[in-house]
Amino acid sequence: MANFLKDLNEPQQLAVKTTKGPVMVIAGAGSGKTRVLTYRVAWLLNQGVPPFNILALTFTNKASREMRERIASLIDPARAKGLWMGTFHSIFARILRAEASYLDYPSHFTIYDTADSKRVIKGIVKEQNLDDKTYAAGYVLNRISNAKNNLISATDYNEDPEIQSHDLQSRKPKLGLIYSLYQQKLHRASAMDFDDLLFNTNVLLRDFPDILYKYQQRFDYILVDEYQDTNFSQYLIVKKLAANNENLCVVGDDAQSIYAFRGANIQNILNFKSDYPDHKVFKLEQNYRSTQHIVSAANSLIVHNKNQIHKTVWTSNGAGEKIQVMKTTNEGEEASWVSGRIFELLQQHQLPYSAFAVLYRTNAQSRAMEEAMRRLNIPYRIFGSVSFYQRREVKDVLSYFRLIINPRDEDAFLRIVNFPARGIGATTVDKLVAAAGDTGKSLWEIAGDPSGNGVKVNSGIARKLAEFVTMIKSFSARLYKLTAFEMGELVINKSGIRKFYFEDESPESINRRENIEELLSGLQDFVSSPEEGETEVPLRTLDEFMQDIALLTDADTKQEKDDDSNKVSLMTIHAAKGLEFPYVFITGVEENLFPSQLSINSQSELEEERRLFYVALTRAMTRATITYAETRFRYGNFNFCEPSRFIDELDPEYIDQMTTRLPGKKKPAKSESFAESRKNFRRITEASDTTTNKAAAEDEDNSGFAILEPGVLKPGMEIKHQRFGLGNVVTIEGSGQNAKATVAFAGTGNKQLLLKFARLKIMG
DNA sequence: AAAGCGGTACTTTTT
DNA sequence: GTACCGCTTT
Repeated sequence: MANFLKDLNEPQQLAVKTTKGPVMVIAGAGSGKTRVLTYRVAWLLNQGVPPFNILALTFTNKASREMRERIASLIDPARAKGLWMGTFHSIFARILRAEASYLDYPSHFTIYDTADSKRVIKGIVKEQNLDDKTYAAGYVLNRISNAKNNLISATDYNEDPEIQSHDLQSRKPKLGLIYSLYQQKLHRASAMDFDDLLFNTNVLLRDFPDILYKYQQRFDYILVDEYQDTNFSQYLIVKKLAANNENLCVVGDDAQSIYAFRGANIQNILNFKSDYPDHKVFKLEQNYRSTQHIVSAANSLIVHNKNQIHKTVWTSNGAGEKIQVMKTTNEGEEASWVSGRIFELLQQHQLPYSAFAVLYRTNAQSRAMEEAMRRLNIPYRIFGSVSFYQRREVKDVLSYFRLIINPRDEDAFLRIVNFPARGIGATTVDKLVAAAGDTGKSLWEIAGDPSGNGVKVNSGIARKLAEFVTMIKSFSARLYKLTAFEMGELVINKSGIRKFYFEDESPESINRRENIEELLSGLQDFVSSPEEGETEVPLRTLDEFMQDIALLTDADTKQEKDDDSNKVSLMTIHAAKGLEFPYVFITGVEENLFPSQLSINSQSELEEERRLFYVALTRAMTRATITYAETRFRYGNFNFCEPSRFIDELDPEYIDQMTTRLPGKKKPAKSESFAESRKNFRRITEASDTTTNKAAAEDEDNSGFAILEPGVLKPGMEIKHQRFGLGNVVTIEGSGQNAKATVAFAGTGNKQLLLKFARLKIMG
């Protein structure tokens, strides 16, 4: 066993062997973080710690699967059986199912994903006759999610004067009410959303000391991956579970915290030292991934952040090539240049397509890249498309499954009660919903006995409702007698879904059909693959299948399928976290795009953007290339762009600036700093406008239009808009980034313009 | 119930 | 620009 420690450098070894007491491992990019985690678990097992006493928490299914596989390759897999290893959500969902009765939930509660939650919120907003723009589902869910991640219950929310005055000020006083109703609905539906899994775990550990004690005893050793991404709710769970002996090992890199916008609290890692005074810190500073130039450039960038743990990432790899910076005229050229460059490098160095990644800040940027790739016949894989389980037809089928398992699941009920159409229209459903609200019963109960619950329907509708209820009951009766696959077949055939999707031959229908087939084949796989360690396959039910997939995302399923495929990867930087590629292109590195427009007013958000850029750079092993465009077509407008401040922040020593040679102009001397070239920027772009910018050539009078600084525009001003012409500003609403102006245009009447987008010229 | 329209919103998104 | 939602139309 001492043997495998030879694969580790000194700090790594210490991080593995120091098993007692709190340990924080600060793992710089590419420093072998996963290696430490896996070796530490293997080490513990080799020391004789029973696997069921070890809890290892990750953020993604992928990370936990990888860890599992790598542990299996280090030691006898049978000995790893029983490890509590998985994502925060899956581990605590498992515990919640076991202890559900304490929280007045059945153990087969349904887990609502974001889309389900939004539907519930929409329903509430509608029922309460609230404005669905003021209370946009996404925004409301965000607020609720934030509250839950900070362990603020609906009651707390409504009683907190600060929150209340905030909501009042933002003219959304009903948020608290929606939160309360939302929780009521979820509970009535025996459902929890993602945040509830953590929130309710906290409730469980807070209100039931016996249970807390039980799990404290069970988990002698706790490991947390990506600690910088934990939110308060997760932080507290870990703290409580570890309180007994504090054999806690957290691993992370504050410089790679890029999920604050989702509630991750970077303070958790920054405060570890004060939270656990007896802690030890090990810093993994040797980077095994990248060249010196890449490491140094990344370091020179990240020092601009104030809020961080000091570390010196270094590498013994070769100097390598400098970071290339390329300016292009617009996003189309940027894309062609990148794909052309990939083509070149590929042939020069005999590389596979999979050696390349193109990263961008926003998904919308992928389009231009895709087109360019297609033109050159470069195979690519694009990450971040609509998740398989999110597709409508799949959700429809899954809703049947959900209702069969948990008839109280209202969202599932509403989704399928009239799908495929069976004559139970909106009017009837509204009546059922109203009755459910009045009686506090579930839709399912009401539907089973409409007249008994004060719902008046004619005999035809009553019959149809009865048929629906009978059908679902007949499915439920077989839930534990048939395999998941057999149930799936049964449901699809008997519900009319097969008929509905398999009737016509339109490409869309064919696509849907394929997705349903795909789901069925997933069920087939599920029932025929044994759990680890099992030799015989027991009856795998639909119930088990649903528990399995509730917390699965697309990244998990699709990855496996074309893992070996040789393609260029196109993805957002967020999606690239944890990955590495020999050649990385970071595109659209422009002010207002990267850093994002929405972040530039806030120091902390700007630092997060900088960390994001740090993550992007450190994905590269051999060479990183940065590109930016002078103009970019966004939201139907041409925007002039400036190179990102992040380019300026990189130490010029590690940079090789490539520029387009404008007609009649020499390539600027290499010594010209970016700050200088930025000063000259306007002049240069204006010069190039006439020759290279098509839109500028076509559009005679587009000079002087600009996105105005917040606060400049005042009611009464006369302005000109490129499309709408002359108009008078009526009112300004909101402030800063959200400022909205109502403008009375001569031709088109009143328009609401978001000032962060609208390009205006002030006339008088 | 599907198709067709018009209005609107628009970062990132491990679960 | 375009995707998406919700409403109206057929």
